[in-house]
Amino acid sequence: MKEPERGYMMLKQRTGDLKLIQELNRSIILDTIRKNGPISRSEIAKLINISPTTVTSAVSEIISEGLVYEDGVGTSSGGRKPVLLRFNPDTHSIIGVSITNSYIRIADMNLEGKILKKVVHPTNQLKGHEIIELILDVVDQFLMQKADLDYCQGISIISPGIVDAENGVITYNTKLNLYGIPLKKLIEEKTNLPVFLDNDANAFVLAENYFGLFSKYKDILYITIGEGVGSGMMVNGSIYRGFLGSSGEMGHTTIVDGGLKCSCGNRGCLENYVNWPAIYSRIVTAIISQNRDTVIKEMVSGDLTRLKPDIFVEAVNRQDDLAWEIMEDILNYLSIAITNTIHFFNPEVIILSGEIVQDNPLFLDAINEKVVRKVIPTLRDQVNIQSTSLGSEFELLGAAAVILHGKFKFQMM
Amino acid sequence: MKEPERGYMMLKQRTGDLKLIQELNRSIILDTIRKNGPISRSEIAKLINISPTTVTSAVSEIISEGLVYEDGVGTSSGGRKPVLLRFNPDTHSIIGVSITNSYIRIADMNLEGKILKKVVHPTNQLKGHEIIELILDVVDQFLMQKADLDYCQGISIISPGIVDAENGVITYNTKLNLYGIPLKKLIEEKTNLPVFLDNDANAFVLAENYFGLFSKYKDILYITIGEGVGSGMMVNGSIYRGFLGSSGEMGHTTIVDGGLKCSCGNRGCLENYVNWPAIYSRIVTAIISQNRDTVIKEMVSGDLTRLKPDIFVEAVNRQDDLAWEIMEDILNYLSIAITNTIHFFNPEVIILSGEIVQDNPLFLDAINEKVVRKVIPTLRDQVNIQSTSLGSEFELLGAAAVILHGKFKFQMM
DNA sequence: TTTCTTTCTCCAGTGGTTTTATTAAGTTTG
DNA sequence: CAAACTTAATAAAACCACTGGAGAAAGAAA
Repeated sequence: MKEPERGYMMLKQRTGDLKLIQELNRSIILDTIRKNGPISRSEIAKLINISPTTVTSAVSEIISEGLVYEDGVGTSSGGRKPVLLRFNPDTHSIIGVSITNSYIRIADMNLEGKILKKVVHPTNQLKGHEIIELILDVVDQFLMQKADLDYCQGISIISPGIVDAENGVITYNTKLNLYGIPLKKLIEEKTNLPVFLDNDANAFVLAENYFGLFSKYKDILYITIGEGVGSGMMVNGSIYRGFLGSSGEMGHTTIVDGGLKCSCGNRGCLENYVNWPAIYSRIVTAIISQNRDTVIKEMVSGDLTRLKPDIFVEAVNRQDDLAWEIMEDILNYLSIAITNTIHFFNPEVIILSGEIVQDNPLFLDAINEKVVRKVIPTLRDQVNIQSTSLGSEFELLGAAAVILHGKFKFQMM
Repeated sequence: MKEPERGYMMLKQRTGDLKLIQELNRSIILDTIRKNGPISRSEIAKLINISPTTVTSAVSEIISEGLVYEDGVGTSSGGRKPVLLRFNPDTHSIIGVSITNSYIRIADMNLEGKILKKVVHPTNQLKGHEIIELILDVVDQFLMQKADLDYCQGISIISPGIVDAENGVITYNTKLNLYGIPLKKLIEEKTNLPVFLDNDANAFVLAENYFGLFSKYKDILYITIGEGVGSGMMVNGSIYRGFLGSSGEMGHTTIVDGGLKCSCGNRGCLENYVNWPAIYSRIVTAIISQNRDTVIKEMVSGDLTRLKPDIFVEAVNRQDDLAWEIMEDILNYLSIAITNTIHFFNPEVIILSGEIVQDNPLFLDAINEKVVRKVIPTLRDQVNIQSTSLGSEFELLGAAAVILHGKFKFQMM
């Protein structure tokens, strides 16, 4: 084999053949059934503008794979009744693993993200190689108890920090002290199942788009506020990962020039002003050093170790002065960061998640209002900040969505 | 025709048929010839991994359209000599129009962006409807003098501000006082040629990718610093426009909380700290009010109306104290904004343009260094800020790239 | 000259989609 | 209630872009 003599400027691109057409059409048809089922063959044909014959042949293949089944007949306005097709989420299963700073969650799910079995394991503050060991153990044990792995589509792991999804490596995670861990490889070797690894916020966007209320949007920004502030973005229907998987570090946006020192080495990062540790320490300082009067004192019965985000949210709802003061500050910082991203990126919708946002409609209203006031006038009507739509199991749904999106959404590349 | 009874959740998606395959392959083959020509049929087949037969048939069609021609034979290492194919940029022409605050540029270009005829018209500070009239006149006159419009692919107009490319409307442009102007429609009615309208920064990214040195990148951020600060982004090989075409307003990123008042109604926008008017007024203040000593005084021979960006750049290069002081500040503000976008978006490359960047390698080195120091540690090696690669006619090349990218780069949607 | 290479093209075959019936299974109407 | 009309699903045939093999074209090497 000879090397080409000239250096060619080509990005590898898939060329077109019959296989490509079929793959594309099959994927569109399956997705149509999943989203709109029960639906008849002829309805699909009309909906996506494809010939009935193609639908018939694609559907019969999908049915033989078990992903779809016929489920009775529908009504007719003067003709043969349509045979209704329905997506069957139970022929295959997915194992989702969510790694956070406090817990490792693992679950067996069907293709609709319904949890069949779940185990939550505390991280016990383990870090570095110890937590990797723990993850391997937890996965191993979980698989031991699962009888049938033949229909398992794979293991999907999501983790905060910078993740190289293509190569399955956790590149950078200060809080868990993980740098360059080839987790995909480690688990694939142990389990012989295909393993997918992705950033948590990226997975959450996919889940909101795949399972949640945001399936009609193609450009979405997802912001999660917890121990850190992470972001994930969907652009044109696909996750945007950035160079080597390192977009979405929104928590390290400089919000205050020369402000608080951050673990990243910089100063004034958003994260340090709005994450839970920041809120916690402000409350503690106010109570202990400044002897401030607040309902929080009673709510934790004097025991500040019982102070958790939901207590703060509750205090806000009870119109507590201290809580409101802190929330106002959070809103100010956050609204600057969000306004900046709107000016720069302007997605169709921004989804906020995190314990201090959850069940806190006051927060959502206030942030919308503040951002509308900050944004340049023409964009005012476009500000659309909403709360997550996935409920409490959003982490595992995120993991599931990574596999499902990859399998069921056709992508050119 | 009956309306469907249920609301369907479907994004319109193109389904696969033979036409799609052919379109895709033809586009890949044409692009291969354009980028790598002169090149033989068999080389193309090997390069993009497609059958020689397909190449032959696609090429003969492209040749009959005039877009490609056979140009002699190449060398062989023991066999029939290959027939070389070359892209023919002169069978069709493009009319590019660039609108800025000071000038309207219009040019007739070939398919490689070579300018065949150019007219530059000052805007004479016209605004609102008057400048629209002027644009219509300028285009009209230019077309009158162009003999043959049959082979003209269309008119591509680029403009700063928020532009709705899909509908061809200038949505928002404070400096020219334009709001909701359906420019595409206005010009199509007058000329009967297809008209394309896009944001300038978006067009520049396309041009850097299509004509310039950045064709190997698929995720690019382009920042232009002039009278304002605009940005354009390419994501996964396509322009990202944001909701209703309003991404890229990077100039209105809040950089100083509670800082200078901005025309957008906000405070502390980046634009007000780094654009030319800001630099200009700082120099003037320093010279007149503070009586500062600087080489700029001599360079403009005491006449401050002659102070232009190139003089400032020259002063920086001559190590003038005042100029350096100002540049340091600009670098600081800009590096914050760039660092933020890297954390959020992290493209493979950031391209800077604008008069104070052009021919100013000191600036480029300094901004790279400052951003490297600000960015979170793992991203340090990935910082890649470069200068525009298109020379002085980048505006018209941008306009050309809009049409060429649309015509020659296959897109699914 | 003969043999080997390499390029390009013709031709039959493959396998998707579409178009055009055809069949199945109804509803509606006089 | 039978004839006429509708609608759904499939079958058969036509279509057409790609592929692979055969072969022609054109030249290099021995």
